[in-house]
Amino acid sequence: MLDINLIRQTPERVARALKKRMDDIDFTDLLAWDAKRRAHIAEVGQLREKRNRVSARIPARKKAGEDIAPVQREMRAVSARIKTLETELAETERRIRAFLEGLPNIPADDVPPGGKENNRVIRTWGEKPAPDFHAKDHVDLVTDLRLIDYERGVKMGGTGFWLYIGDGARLEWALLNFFIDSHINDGYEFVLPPHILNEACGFAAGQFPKFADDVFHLKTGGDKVQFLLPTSETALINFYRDEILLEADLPKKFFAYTPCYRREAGSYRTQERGMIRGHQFNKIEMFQFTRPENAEDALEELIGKAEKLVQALGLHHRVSMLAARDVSASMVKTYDIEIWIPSMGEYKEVSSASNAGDYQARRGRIRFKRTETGKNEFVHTLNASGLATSRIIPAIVEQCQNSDGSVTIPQVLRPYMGGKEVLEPVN
RNA sequence: GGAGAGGUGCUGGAGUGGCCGAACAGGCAUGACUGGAAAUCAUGUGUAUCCUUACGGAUACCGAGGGUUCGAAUCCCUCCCUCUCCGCCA
Repeated sequence: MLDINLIRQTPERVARALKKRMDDIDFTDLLAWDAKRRAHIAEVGQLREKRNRVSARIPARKKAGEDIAPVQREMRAVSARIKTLETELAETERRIRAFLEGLPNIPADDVPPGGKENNRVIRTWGEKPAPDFHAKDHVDLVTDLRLIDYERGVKMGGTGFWLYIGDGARLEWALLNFFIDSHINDGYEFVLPPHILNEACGFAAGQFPKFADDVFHLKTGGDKVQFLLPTSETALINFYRDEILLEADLPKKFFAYTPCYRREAGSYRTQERGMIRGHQFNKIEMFQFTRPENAEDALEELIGKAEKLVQALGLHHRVSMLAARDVSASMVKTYDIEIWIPSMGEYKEVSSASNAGDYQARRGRIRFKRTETGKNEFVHTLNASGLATSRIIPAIVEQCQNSDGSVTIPQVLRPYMGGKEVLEPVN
């Protein structure tokens, strides 16, 4: 959520910045509602002050034998007026809130305008493998190596699900453990949050109300909103919801492991076979609560950490800065790490590192007390996958495959695989 | 699933219509005392909005939303949440 004060003070500047990611934006109505709101607040305040003052004297006057009926009549009218104004005020505030909640975050200055096509590749690491044999795609590889069972996954969960089996499950777990150890080494605190979250969580993260259809909702009878988290970011942002931290507490660095559940409604893409896009995938997510002035450095730290992990696995990848329309609505700036999937001839996202500025903190009312001024300020929040595994395994099997159909396990994972170095085809 | 209890400030905990933004205690901060500390004493200590250049002022907030009343933490209604016991269960 954006700060209405910022819009009131510099509407043109905000509008210009938002143009990078929106078609058109007009603050005329918003500013009119804002003016009306403040006028009503002032009037209600004065009327209440009068009511409080007059009412407080009633007992004494009654005792003195005064006839208080006329005063009561007058105050009844005042109360009625207050009520009318309050009703109008509530309606105005509802409109303002709805408008503000619908606005995306203001993109950072260096974020390119426009859509995907304007994403800017910042750096590339490693080389595309150039095998001198006929390379298989990951669907065949994970099947032949008996790592993933697609058919039985679909039998259990329906289309868009798969299951890990044997060395596949172990490889998945190895990746997760490797990431977990790395984050603990870097001083991040491990969190295993609930996978089912309430409405307030979705709102703070920016999922709700606009993107509520992207998640799986639970049918529990009442009209209570409960949903399966689409990423553990949605849980982690809510760790400090409605809390005021001390400046000395910041930064707070967490990471969580959860599966991510996503409906992916309408985004079925035939070429994204296998594990590139599913309704459930595993992800380790890093999260930071920082002071505003530290957020930019924190973003670099996060993307750097994620890159280090992909590099340790020896996988060819690149880092892109997303253009404004490709950045999700809550974020100021996003870097993606995209990993090379040879069979697709494409780079696919395995990590997304974003700075949300105070957008999520404002929605979740997460503040800190600035020592110097004693004032409360919104924290800044950042998140980065570190990493999502469902696209790592395809990259590993494709990038590390050998001519005999075997796959060489990246060195760093071997300790987590009982020392195993190579995955062999089972038939 | 059954039964009951309760939601008040940083914490505990009073408060059943006006003197309550809230007793009292604890915590914390500052000052005094001290060689230093403890103890003691004094003062202070929530959030938000609006007005004001500022100093400051006003209003609201006692789980949430409505209602009654000149006036609501306090009375009435609806909802939410937490805890305890029993049952079931990994």
